[in-house]
Amino acid sequence: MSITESVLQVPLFSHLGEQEAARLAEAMRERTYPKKSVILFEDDPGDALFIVARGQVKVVLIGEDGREVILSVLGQGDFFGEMSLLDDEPRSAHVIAMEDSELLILRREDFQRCLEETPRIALGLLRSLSRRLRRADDKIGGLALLDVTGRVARLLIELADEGDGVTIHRRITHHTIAQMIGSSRETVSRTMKDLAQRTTILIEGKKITIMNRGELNKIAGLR
Amino acid sequence: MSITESVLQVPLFSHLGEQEAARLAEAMRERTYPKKSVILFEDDPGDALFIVARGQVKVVLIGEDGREVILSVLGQGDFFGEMSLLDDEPRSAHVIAMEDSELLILRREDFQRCLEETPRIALGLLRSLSRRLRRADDKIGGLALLDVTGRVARLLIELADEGDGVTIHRRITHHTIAQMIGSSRETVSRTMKDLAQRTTILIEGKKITIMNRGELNKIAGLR
DNA sequence: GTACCAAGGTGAGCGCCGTCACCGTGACTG
DNA sequence: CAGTCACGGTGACGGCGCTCACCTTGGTAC
Repeated sequence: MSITESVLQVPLFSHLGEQEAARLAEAMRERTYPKKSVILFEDDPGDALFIVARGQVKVVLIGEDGREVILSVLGQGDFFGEMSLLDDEPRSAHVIAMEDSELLILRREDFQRCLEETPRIALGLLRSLSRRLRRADDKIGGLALLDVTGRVARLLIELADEGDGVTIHRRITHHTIAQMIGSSRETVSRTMKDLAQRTTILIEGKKITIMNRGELNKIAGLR
Repeated sequence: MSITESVLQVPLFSHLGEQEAARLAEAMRERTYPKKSVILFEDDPGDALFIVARGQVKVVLIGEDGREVILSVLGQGDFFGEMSLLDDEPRSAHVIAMEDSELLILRREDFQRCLEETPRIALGLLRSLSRRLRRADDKIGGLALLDVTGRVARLLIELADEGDGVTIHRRITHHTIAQMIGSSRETVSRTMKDLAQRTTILIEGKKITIMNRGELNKIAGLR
């Protein structure tokens, strides 16, 4: 795929005209990161915006003791690194490739220019940040108000809603789930088994199906 | 204070010219909310931006069982309600007046117009949202990685940094602290006593002083 | 095939901290 | 002044979930 095509796949840029996108694409560089490589360190000065063209990356915080919390998982068309560009503070988290990934990189000057020249992009960005903030607040609420079962339920709902709302397609390990909800692999394993026994969900190998969405919503503390 | 003056006190608008501010002020309405009154309900359609001109409000999530989590406390010059305006989703939290407060209200149309006419405001908004997102991510990290002592330490540092970095001026109850860090009043009480006994902090009546910032940073998992 | 490793299931133990209960204190009010 | 209420200190108890330890399974490399 050409860079221009990739650019147009990003929701943030999808409403740009053909030549605007081409101009943007020209300012971008492409780079490949192998699985498990670190793309950004916390506390880096932060002078570029990254767009995921192919693959999957995770945004993580790492505690003193090395424990990892996953703030979010980004796939094709998602972007990151914009925060340091906007508020001039250093990076606030690490970003690590979960698979071999291809990223587009837009440097500070070019990003600024593009913001100024195309105000619509600023509006799109505002919308994205707003949505992220919403999800972050949800996560805080989940961590503070729900037990592990509730947090697992919430995550399952979220994952299912990426698709048809019933089946979870994304291949995901218990360990990763644990890191996404602030729990441990063992507890996640036990919790999922419990949900399956109560026929709230159905586990068939790697495939998870939500059998009783009402019940799951209730467990997740959603009305 | 006139509305125009209030507008200019908001960091988001402080770089506006005199007449721009006056024009904005004209579109705003002022309203007073008594202590404990609810300004916004979760799930409201959300069609206005609110600016705190005087007083203090809290943004909270409320769980099934009625437990409250405080996402943030906003004071003079802060604003809220912008998220629903930006992404067209319903309100994501309640906002409640902690004291008798005076708010400026800017309705959707006027806000949109002001965004379009003054692109610099969009940039300021981006910066604010970015900072909020950062703080939200920090909070998630704290909840997932730290024990209650660590979370208390983090909050104390944050509160102290609002002032001189050493003394905490804001009058705040243990109950409120508990709601800010996802804990209980009793545990906060015990934790603070413990920190005081270890001479990490000094408690004199309502005044809290940080005696050993290094130690506190360490407890809070900060480098 | 065998070796190896990631993933996941499961039992045992225990510690953090939430909850309940009760009390003391200080501030405000009628 | 007594009464009320918000705030906070403290003891006792118990449960959720983290940790440790070990095993099974399945996929992949050679």
